Amino acid sequence: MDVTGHNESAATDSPRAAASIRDVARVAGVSYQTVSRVINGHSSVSADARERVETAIGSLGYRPSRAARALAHGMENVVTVLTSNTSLFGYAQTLAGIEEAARTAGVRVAIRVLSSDDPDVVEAAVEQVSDPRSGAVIVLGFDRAGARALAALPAVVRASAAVESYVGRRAPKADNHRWTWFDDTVAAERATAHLLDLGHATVHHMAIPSSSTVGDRQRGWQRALRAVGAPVPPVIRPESWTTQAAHAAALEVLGSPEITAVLCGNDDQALGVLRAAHDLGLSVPGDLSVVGFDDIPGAPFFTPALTTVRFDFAGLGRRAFEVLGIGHDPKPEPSPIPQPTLIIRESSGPAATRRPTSKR
Amino acid sequence: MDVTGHNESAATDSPRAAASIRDVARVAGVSYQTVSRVINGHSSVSADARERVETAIGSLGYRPSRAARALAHGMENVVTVLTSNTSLFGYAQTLAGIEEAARTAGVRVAIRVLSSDDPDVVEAAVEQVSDPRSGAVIVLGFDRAGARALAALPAVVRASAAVESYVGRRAPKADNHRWTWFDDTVAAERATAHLLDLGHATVHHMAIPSSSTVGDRQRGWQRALRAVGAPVPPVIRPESWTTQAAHAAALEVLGSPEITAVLCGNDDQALGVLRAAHDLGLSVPGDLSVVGFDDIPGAPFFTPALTTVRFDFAGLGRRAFEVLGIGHDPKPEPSPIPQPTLIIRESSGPAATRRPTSKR
DNA sequence: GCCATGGATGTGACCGGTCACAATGAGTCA
DNA sequence: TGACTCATTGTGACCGGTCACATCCATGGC
Repeated sequence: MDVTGHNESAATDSPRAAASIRDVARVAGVSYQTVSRVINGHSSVSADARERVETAIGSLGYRPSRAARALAHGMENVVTVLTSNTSLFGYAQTLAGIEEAARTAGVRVAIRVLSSDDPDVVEAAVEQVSDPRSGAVIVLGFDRAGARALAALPAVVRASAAVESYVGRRAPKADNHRWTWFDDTVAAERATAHLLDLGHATVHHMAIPSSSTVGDRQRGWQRALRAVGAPVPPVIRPESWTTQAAHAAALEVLGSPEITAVLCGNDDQALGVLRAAHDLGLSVPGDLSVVGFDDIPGAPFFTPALTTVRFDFAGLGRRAFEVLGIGHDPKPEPSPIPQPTLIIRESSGPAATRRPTSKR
Repeated sequence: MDVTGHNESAATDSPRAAASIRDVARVAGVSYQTVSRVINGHSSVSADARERVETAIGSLGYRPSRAARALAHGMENVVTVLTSNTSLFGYAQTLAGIEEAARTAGVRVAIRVLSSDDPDVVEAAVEQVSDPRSGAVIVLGFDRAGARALAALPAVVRASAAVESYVGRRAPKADNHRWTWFDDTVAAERATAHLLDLGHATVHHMAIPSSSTVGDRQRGWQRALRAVGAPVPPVIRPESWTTQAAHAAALEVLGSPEITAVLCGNDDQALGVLRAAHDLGLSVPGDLSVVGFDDIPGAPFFTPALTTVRFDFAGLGRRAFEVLGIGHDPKPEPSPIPQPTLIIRESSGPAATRRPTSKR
């Protein structure tokens, strides 16, 4: 690609093309098979031969060809992450965790975005990605598109050699996948209990749209309410998972003074709720307590700083990779699933009877 | 491929392994070369032969092997994105744009994270990635690590056939790369002018740490100030690009009442500044105007909603891919570089003399 | 009727690794 | 000393495509 006339490189001949295993063998005075053995750390190679091969590799700048290896081996040394989103904090962090683990293990990371949750689109993507020759697959199943991808996966992969991993909010039904997930139930339960402890008569819940009608977060929230005999109010359902939708939904419902605490599906929603409270002249946490999920980087700097549940998404991603058992020295026992932590900041406080007059 | 007992496919033998080009040829009654021609849309194939081949492909579920193609062709059909971060909005969106364009063009996207801006780390990553056989490379040069990667790239790539693209804040010096960047100078100039128009005597600037001591944003800011003869105050430099560092830096400097407007390096910093103003009892925009860069999704919902400059990162990413000229029908003329837009919201307003007493 | 032209098709070699198997030579044991 | 084991090394075929080149046949101009 470079047209400028540069170096003529080594004086030997024209090593224009990259050095191959046979070039190394010739220089080292051994057979190509011996070179292959050295590269792969095979045991039965004499110290003498090994050293000469390593020297030759260094002097030629030899690097094994992924393509050739993949062709011979029948599978690429790649893990493809199937996700519907790259920007949202949780997704991006999980991807970062996967990449880190994969990089350490010498495995390349590819990414394939699901452009919509249309079943046809999802199925096409899965079909494309689950060619056994194209390596392992990790599905980020945080949302509907991901859940559909997971559902489409088994049929395709059933008899193939492809290895796949599933990251999500809950354990999938099929047990032929290796999965990693957060204990959302406990997390939601704890966050709800925190609000109840502050004296709120009950806690409202704003849900993120999900494939399962009753998500794990919802379940934990209900469990906490029932544990203390608190009423279970209807779930607030914004039209989408955007901050804007949460803001709009909150503007509609926050009028009723009986809402004193809201457990939001994630921090982005919580931001919309905070803003809606501000728009309605409600003070947080004076009139309303708000709790989120995820602990996005901005959360500590919202006004008020957001109480939220922190998830170790990067740790989740690392584990999702580890369970695949591929790459350099795969761990027999992957790291444990990281547990969520409740981070209490300013947006949650003691319950106070709301003055209907405070609404302007 | 599939164990569930549907079709037994061809009665011939056991098509356990994936079908190859020669299998297709046998079924279609042509040579493997003809199959190759059909796959690649070569012209000189009779309609009859083409049809039989396509039928055979369908019935065998044939799919070409990336690995074999890469091996024969000498280069993989992959673009690797080299970046220091996956979570920050701008990075993630750019990645999304690249992925979208690449997906459309039938090119796989790989990602390689620079774990630090340590020159050794960066160089090792570049060295690894710029193997001409492993496809094209796109460097996200938004920060120091990216800039270093770019600097390391030419030396490695010089004699290789690798195609690379550079995405950044400014055009790199070397012109042997294909680059795409935002006009940060104009963007900063416009944002600064907006504040000056509101009557502010001058505008302070909080910079994001960058490789160039004088970034383009800084240049545009200065130009706008000089255009109206406003003084150029010293740049506020947080220790890092985090919201937390911006918050800390702002707490230190916002005490002086002569600061009435701050142009922040990005929205994350702006959030920290907003929060610092709140902590100091300053009203925004009453006492202080704050403007950011990027227009992250939360910006409209901050209190106050943030005035900021919107960048079309996804568009930038798409263009970065297009300039590589790879994949299906590469565009001869890539889309234009998207222009930034100033989005005026609540955090910027008319200048007012700050009452020193308002500081608590 | 002859040869140039060109579309359609096939054959062999090759890309750079890996696997299966054979061959060599030294050391061990009966 | 012969048979056997075992470490070390080498050879050939193969993975699934692509490229370069040869071949075949139909057409058309002279």
